[in-house]
Amino acid sequence: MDKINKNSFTPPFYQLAAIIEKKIMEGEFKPGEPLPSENDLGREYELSRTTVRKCLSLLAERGMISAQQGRGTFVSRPSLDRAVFVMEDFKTQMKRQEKEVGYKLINVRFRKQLPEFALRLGMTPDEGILYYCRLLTANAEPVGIEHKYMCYKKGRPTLENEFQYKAFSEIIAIHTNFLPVRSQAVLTAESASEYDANFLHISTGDPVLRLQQVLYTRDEKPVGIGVFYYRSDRYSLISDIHPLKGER
Amino acid sequence: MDKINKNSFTPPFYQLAAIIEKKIMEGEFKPGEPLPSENDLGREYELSRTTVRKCLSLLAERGMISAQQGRGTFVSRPSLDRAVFVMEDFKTQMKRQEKEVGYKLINVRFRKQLPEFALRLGMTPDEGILYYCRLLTANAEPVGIEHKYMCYKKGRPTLENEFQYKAFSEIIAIHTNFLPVRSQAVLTAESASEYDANFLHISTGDPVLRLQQVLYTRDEKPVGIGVFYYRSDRYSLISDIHPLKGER
DNA sequence: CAGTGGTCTAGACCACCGA
DNA sequence: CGGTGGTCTAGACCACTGC
Repeated sequence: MDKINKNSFTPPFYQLAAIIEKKIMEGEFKPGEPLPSENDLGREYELSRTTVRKCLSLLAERGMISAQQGRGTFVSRPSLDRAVFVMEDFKTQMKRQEKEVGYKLINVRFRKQLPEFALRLGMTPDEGILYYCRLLTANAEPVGIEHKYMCYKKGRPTLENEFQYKAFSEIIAIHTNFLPVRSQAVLTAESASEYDANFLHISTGDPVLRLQQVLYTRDEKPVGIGVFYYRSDRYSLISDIHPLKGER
Repeated sequence: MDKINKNSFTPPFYQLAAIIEKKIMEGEFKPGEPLPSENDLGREYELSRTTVRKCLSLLAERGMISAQQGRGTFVSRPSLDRAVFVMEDFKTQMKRQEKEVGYKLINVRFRKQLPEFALRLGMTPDEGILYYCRLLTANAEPVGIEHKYMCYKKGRPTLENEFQYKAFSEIIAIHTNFLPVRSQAVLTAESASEYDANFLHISTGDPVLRLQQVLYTRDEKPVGIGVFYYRSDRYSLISDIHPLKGER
């Protein structure tokens, strides 16, 4: 039997998680079957129930097990057919890949009207709309283009600099009286418009990833819409589902 | 000051999380600034440190705060510019939308060779490759098409039925000696090939979402590759980032 | 009813950080 | 050095499941 080394640098709850995971992967604990109870695990590995629970919650987070009050904790059916894609803001992503990020402000305009798709989303022009558009580059090559529409209201004078570097939700928070607290994003594939294709150095009609982001206030009023188009050859989303490693 | 109601059905750690979140959203705790220490919070709300920690870990999971050992717990910069897309298997997703799922097996073949992109991913034909292809429908309308390639090894007789209904990783586990434990997925936009477009009832060249999934064994050997193409008008990924609600 | 997971407490020791 | 978060313990009460 594997034992817990209390002098290791990796804490017991983590060691236990690795042990249980190993037993699941080796078939000692099978999908659909219950794990030993928390108390039993505590006795077996000489750990307090609290520690056992912390370990189990770690495994549950990763979707390997799931607990049912009053019944037990069960090994989940393996579901490698899941994928989790995390999109952070462009700068963070590119830095992780050690690429040089660049933004180029293409257009800033005050508008009276919203494009049709924005109206369908329930956004209203109120006192007007501020539109801007940026080109996103990595190592000086165009990767994506974004179009943003935000409610305009009692705006302080806007500085071009801000559009270059600040996050959308921040800009809205600063320049309007609205505070976005919820964000919904939809990811699809589309054909590039002539306008976008030009800036992205691709052909009109080429496939692009389209990310549409809508920011809502606390009372569910949409106050900002951003639409991103990414070159599919230079930008993709990656999901990695893998087991715990032995050490941290 | 908000108080913790210990007789409520929503547990204290959750109530506290909602209180702290509210204070963050109302600006009482500002981004970049530290929260009161865990001990202070415990004193203020008459909760044990353990409970306070459970609450903080909840907020940390949601990216609202982050702890730094020896320094404190800090309010994160708001990052609504993040998106998290979770893709489950097709059946689960469609059921959630209350759509009638259908699979149609289009092709099953034994192959000696792998397509070029699979070789680039480090997969080797070994004793041969089993290829199959399914059409995914929702309410009888074509939504996606998937192509799967798996290592073939000492296979038991394969049943067409299985290809219809079982998850890819399960099929591999059953029909080979390989057990997939890691999955990597890449999401991009592409133009539909003539073959795929035909089945999807779209035009060749139309944009589609392309999901490529590679399954690896414990020793990092790729043993299965699945490529999905989804009609972009009938399939999209959605991410929702929103604050805690008052009640559970 | 006995056994399970869900929550909470009070207290302890540690590693880390900054003055 | 004192204060912070990170971890662990031993014990408690609860709500839920199944017999």
